[in-house]
Amino acid sequence: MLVGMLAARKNPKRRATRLRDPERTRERLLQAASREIYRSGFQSASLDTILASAGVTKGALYYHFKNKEALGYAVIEEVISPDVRGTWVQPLESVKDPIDALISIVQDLSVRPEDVCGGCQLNNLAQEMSPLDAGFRKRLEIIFDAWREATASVLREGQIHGNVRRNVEPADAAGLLIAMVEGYGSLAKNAQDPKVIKAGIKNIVGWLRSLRAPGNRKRG
Amino acid sequence: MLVGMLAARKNPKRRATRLRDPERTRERLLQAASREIYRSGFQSASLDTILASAGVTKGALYYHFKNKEALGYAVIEEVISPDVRGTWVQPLESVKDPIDALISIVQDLSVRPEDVCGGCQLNNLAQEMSPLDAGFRKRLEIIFDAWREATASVLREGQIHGNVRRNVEPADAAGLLIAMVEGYGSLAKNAQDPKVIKAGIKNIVGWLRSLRAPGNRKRG
DNA sequence: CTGCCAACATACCAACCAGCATGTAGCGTA
DNA sequence: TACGCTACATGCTGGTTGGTATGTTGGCAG
Repeated sequence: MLVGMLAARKNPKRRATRLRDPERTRERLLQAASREIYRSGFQSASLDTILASAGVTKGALYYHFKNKEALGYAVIEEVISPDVRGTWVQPLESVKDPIDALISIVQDLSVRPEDVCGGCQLNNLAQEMSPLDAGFRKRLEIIFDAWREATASVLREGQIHGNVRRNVEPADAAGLLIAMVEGYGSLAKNAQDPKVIKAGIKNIVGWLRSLRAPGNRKRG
Repeated sequence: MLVGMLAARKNPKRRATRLRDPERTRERLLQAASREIYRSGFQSASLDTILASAGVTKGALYYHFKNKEALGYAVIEEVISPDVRGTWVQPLESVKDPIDALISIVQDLSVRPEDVCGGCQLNNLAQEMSPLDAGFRKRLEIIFDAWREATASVLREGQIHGNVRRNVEPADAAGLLIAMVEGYGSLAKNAQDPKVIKAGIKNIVGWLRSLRAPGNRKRG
């Protein structure tokens, strides 16, 4: 301690004077953590890499978060959850035709070429951490449940208004849709070929059309 | 070096005299590596843990494999690939009704309660390593391709024999089936609830039945 | 102008990591 | 019985990890 002081005095190297904006610092940390977790997984994303990517020092990190685990939890709740909500839940609120709405969402998944779909980040983290850490699992399950419930709900409403076939079980169909999206996301990520996700979207859309109530088909 | 020699002579601790069966040692390493990679991912699976699980020392590991990466590659080629082949390729060879055969395979996926399905190990590794390491990606893609091709092939034959609807594209359907299986595997792994995989199997089977050619429906 | 505290910055640490250098036991061979 | 080589066993190391202890500064209250 004394040595450190003396050294600091002897060699007054320029200190990194930073933002002094705690909210912004926290947000930068979350975004950087999200990026690095997406790149290499939670366990393999090193704090030093995250900090470098965020342009933030370790002291700032541990001022805002108790530890790496807490940072991961915050990424789920404050980055991934809003993203899934924005992609899959909010667009379904107060729509006329649920099938059309779902098709529209699915087709929009291809616009982001690199990160095949935001849902994949959810899937990545779930695959990696759910068996290892109950805290991750619970938080991720909440997102999955919201996704499934929003989809099932809109399908139920569609059944009431006669847009959706009565013999589909909304909860089952919602689960199947999510499984398809996640599954194709995996395949596309592995193939690293946008053609895979395009083909997947085509197939998912075809399946979604098959849910439409007879006499309610739009085209063809 | 000299110190080590002297110490060894001074304190002749019992040396671990092991198998002396190189094939078996190698196999134990592969199995242990497969287990640990399944548990915590390739990057986070430490060699020491793998070695402890295998009951093998580090010298033996580095005698049989150049490095950790090579061990991972070997797990793909000598553990995962045969597993997928045994589950999804061989059962499809010379079957009468492809739909029945696929349904049978899918329904058998539920018998293993803990590790939801062997395909998930494939999916896990693909999700984790494909974006990071081309060697992993290529080897995993070979497995995916074989899986998809075997499925597509059996569907094509089914179309010739009139068991499968002519308006399904075998390659597309095969891809969709794989996506469904992997997707439900993900959901089940995250939910950690066998009910999820049961529901998934039910839905996949329902979809498979929809591929059957008209006039060829078995029951109902 | 001064104290004080939030918001960091820096230096450091023990634990762990993959990998390597070196030693050696057992078995086949002559 | 001696030799040699395969198949390991063991000890070590430099680098990295998450985490902490302590120093420092901008800005605001008084």
